[in-house]
Amino acid sequence: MEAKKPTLEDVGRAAGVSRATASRVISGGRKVSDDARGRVWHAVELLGYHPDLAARALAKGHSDVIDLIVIDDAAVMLGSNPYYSRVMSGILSALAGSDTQMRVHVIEQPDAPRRLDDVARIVGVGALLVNVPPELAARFSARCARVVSLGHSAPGVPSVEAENAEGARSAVQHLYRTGRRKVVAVHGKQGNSCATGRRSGFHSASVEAGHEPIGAEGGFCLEAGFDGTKELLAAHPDLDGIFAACDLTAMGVLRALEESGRRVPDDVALVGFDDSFLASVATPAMTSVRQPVEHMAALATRALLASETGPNWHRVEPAPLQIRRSSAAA
Amino acid sequence: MEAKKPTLEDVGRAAGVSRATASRVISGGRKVSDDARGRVWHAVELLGYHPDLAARALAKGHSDVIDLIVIDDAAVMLGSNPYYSRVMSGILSALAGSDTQMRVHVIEQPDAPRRLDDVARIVGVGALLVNVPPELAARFSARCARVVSLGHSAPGVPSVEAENAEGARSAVQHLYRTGRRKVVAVHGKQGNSCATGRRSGFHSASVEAGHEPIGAEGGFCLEAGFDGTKELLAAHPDLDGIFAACDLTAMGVLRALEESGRRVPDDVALVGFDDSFLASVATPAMTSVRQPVEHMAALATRALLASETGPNWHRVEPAPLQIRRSSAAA
DNA sequence: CTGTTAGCGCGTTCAA
DNA sequence: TTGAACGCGCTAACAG
Repeated sequence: MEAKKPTLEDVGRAAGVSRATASRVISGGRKVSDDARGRVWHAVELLGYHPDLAARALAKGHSDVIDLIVIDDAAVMLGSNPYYSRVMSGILSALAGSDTQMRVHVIEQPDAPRRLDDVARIVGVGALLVNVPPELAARFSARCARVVSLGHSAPGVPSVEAENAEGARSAVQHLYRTGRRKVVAVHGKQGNSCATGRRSGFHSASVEAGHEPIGAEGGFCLEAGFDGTKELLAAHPDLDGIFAACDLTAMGVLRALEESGRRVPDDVALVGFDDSFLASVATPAMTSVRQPVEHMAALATRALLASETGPNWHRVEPAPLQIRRSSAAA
Repeated sequence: MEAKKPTLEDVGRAAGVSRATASRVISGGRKVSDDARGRVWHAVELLGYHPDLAARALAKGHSDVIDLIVIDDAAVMLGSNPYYSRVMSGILSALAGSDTQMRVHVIEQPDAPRRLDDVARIVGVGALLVNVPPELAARFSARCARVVSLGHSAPGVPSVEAENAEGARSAVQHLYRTGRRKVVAVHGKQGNSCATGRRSGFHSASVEAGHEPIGAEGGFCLEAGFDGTKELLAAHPDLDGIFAACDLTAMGVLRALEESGRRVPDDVALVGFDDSFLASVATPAMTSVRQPVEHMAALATRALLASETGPNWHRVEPAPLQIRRSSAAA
């Protein structure tokens, strides 16, 4: 009934060559006569042959898989943070065409070092680290060289990041140039390298515009935006522009402003960071610094596939401002 | 330098048993003496042994992986649809503890049948189908029995779905009971089984409340909500309640209402469907029918792991209403 | 209960 | 350029 899956052996037999030759043809090796090559491909077509991934993995020593590794609370964050989805999207687009797959590991904080070690051991073609703190990334990197961190990490750990500081600067400059007179910020998570970059960009742009940098601490979440805004409004009722460290935070800002009776963009202009789909879904549509997450993830993936990463592999991608209604001139 | 990874052989030797016995112990087989079992685990600990997944996969015939299969446009949808993230979240939580991994395949429409066949061939423990139309799901199911569809599918295809009709009904009833007098709908994608269920729920609840069902067609996207609302407002300026087929659509409704100068919930009450994080992030926070996506995905995953699915495996989960500000009494 | 023996399907030497 | 042979690490029959 169930026709057994054809193996390389079968292909070789049908093509009148040995299994080894068939293997060479299929693996793209160049040391084969055009004649044999043709016969093998023909046989493959004829038999409907498909390589057995497990067997190949065993023979080669590692499977054709890119491992995405995220440290977070699986239940909560994966479902409510567009960032991760964008990363996957980028990986998958880089994988399209190749027969490499994507595997996802979400690791929760308790016991993260051990779990990371476990994963490091089984990594396939390479691993992408997301939201992995520098110390853990370094540890991982020591166990598995085929790795790239999304966002700046420990020295020696390959990474790709966005121009966070420059992005934040351009956001603030935009606000002042379009007539705002007092721009404040709700920052990201303390210690996070992206947050730090954006904070310093906000800082320098404020100073350059002749203003004292005013900001509230945050944590890349909705509540941070909401609470921070309430706090800032109380201390600075005359503020007319807000820079949020991420779109989710910006959503919180939006709600706080609405509850306080301030209109966006009429009374207060708002700029977020990420330019995730939240920005385009918000009312009013939100101006946001575009972090090219998909692009960055794809870049890293391609580098891993080509095994061109190394301790000094680093990329920094531009983060252009995406202007929408939330920052329209008053 | 690099100490070779210990193999089962090594473990057996260290424990004074054969490789086979060591394998039995580790694979949880019960046919081993407590004595041997203890010595093997001890050796495992001692050597830091970890099974080679590829080898195991080859020997067993399939790898320890759950395959998530989505048909959509990778670039666009994965990054902008919370639904998929929630599915992954559910799968991962069901996988926590086991040493099974999750693999993700996003297949784009052109050439979907072939791509699905490819994936069907390499499925590990089982596959979860998301957004795969019934015909394709049936085809897949014919090639790989270890499968569950998220959302009702073709007959004979195991599935888990939410009580779409009941959820929609309760949403509409809620609106009428809290004083609304003309509730309309923006529906989901034509032909989609979830959309159909919600549509019929809206329909019956409207009729029961003594109203003619009024709705606009949609497609589970932001634009649908926006355009549909504009259209409905034009034809029915007296509407004071809107049921949207999904949260994303509801976001579009929100924007259209805002642009038309209608206040939510003062002038118009709004209820979405899904209760994704969009609902809690929106301003005002959105009332939504909770689709327990994570739970459903976890359920399916556990069933696959226990291989307790079969052609007649079906689950229907309740979809309770989550009330927030967008439907507060006027 | 345990050890022995075959494969699982493929990559990769090493000669020819 | 090609083929034969070995090994990857593990599971599953089959004897004992």
